[in-house]
Amino acid sequence: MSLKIYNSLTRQKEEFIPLNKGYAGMYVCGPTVSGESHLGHARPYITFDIVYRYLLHLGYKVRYVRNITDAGHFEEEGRAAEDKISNKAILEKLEPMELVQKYTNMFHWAMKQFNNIEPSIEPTATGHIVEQITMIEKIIADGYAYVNNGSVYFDVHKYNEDFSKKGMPYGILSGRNLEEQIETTRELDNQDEKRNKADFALWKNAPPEHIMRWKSPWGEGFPGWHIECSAMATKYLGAQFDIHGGGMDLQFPHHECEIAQSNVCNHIAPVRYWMHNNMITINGRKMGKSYNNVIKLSELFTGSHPMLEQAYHPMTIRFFILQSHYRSTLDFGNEALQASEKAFKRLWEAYENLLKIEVGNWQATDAELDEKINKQITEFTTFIEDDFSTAKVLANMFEIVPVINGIKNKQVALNTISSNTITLMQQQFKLYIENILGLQYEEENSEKLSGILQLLVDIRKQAKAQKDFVTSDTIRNELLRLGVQLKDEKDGTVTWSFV
RNA sequence: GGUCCUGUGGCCGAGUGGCUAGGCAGAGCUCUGCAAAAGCUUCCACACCAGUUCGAAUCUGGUCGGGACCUCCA
Repeated sequence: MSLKIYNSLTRQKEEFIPLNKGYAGMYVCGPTVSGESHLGHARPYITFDIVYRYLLHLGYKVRYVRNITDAGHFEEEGRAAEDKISNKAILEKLEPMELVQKYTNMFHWAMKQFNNIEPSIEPTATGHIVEQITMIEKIIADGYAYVNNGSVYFDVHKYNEDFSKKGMPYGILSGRNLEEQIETTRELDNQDEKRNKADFALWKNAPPEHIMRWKSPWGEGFPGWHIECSAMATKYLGAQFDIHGGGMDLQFPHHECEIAQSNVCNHIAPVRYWMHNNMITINGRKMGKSYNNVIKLSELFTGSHPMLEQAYHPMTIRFFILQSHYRSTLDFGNEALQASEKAFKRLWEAYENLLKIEVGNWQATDAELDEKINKQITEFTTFIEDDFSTAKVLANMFEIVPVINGIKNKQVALNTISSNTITLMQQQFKLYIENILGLQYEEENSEKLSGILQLLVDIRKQAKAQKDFVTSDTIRNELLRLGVQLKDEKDGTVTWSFV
């Protein structure tokens, strides 16, 4: 078997063959830390976490680079405006790094909640101004950029002309034709510093009130939107690297510009496999600031948003995202999230029960079922290698869940399937659920709490024995109200889980 | 307007031309003091119209609907 990845550039699934045997380089566009992350942001980071985890599982030495965009326009309610007028005290001024720190911390916190593995390198744009300036100088030297009034712009037309001949026209990734674009945007002629509408900024001259500014050969200013990714990807992954990921909405112009910049500087197409995740929608519409339909992650985790019927655990979100394919849109809804919540709980409990089965050595009495389960488990790999079809992996797991629960409740005889199959199930469920899909479930379990619960369970048991159902039901119902669900097992024991 | 994607049962979603994905919700049954949990069974589907094909949710054309990008955007 081999890993197949859908390459946005070629628009087809391709076998993943790394540039350097045994090594994989992956760059994913990270967050702009000028605000809090929302549900939509969760998708790429969870999606590429799966990619990262799977590459690691395959034994690759992976360098996963995910940037933090901390340069640009920064403002926070109330403070940005103040900043321009009042320069009296340092503390009154908006300190950009303060915001950057705040939202970076929040981002990291959210990533941890989702159980995403930290990238190998998390470079910041402000930490790589020198590299960006060097890259811009190269582009100018090669004649693909021009300086105007302290700003530098990339000459898209010249690039397109020259690189079309090399089979890499501007628009190759997003499937756009530069000529057509000009047709459609002719009316809005360029009244600014750009020679052409399609040109994009590599460096921008900072107006006096702009807080973040750096010295450059062209005067004080700040880097353009696209150059940071090219500079940092080149620095840490090389002129050409394996995988570049990001949201579909970044395909144009961001990734298109990256390709152009890197092509000019490094004389090679920067990325071998472009991966783009689709959007999370809300009522069928992309979640985004401009649509005013954003649900922030902190709101999601606490349920503090008018559109939320309840709080949702980060793992519920992760599970929700994994239940769809990353290249499909995924529609948010309370009903859908509640479904994911229950489904995940069901899967996890079955998984725990599976691990508890003690394996000996026996043959299957139901060879057909045994074979079916073996096939379904083998397919975990088939599916994940087919462009990371996590939804199908989960579907197969759910097909097996009734068998596990059946064994646990003695509704299915243990030797229905062979001991070898059970061992395989235990190994593969653990591998996929925990390592590859990155799901986890931490129970609030202290000795003290278990002791108290066990006491209640015992009292209830006594009450039941005396047919004092008022007492026993009170214990059961009140515990449920507090979020503890008691389960009367077949063999008379009582277990509990937190809901 | 241009480019592209998409339309699956109450909801979310997989779907490689033939073999009912899966989850949640609903119904019935088993178990239970009653429940819950669990198991078993079950209802509900491929926007519409034509075409290709022995056979189409899956391919082609058209109609209608939804969306993304074209400006910062995950």
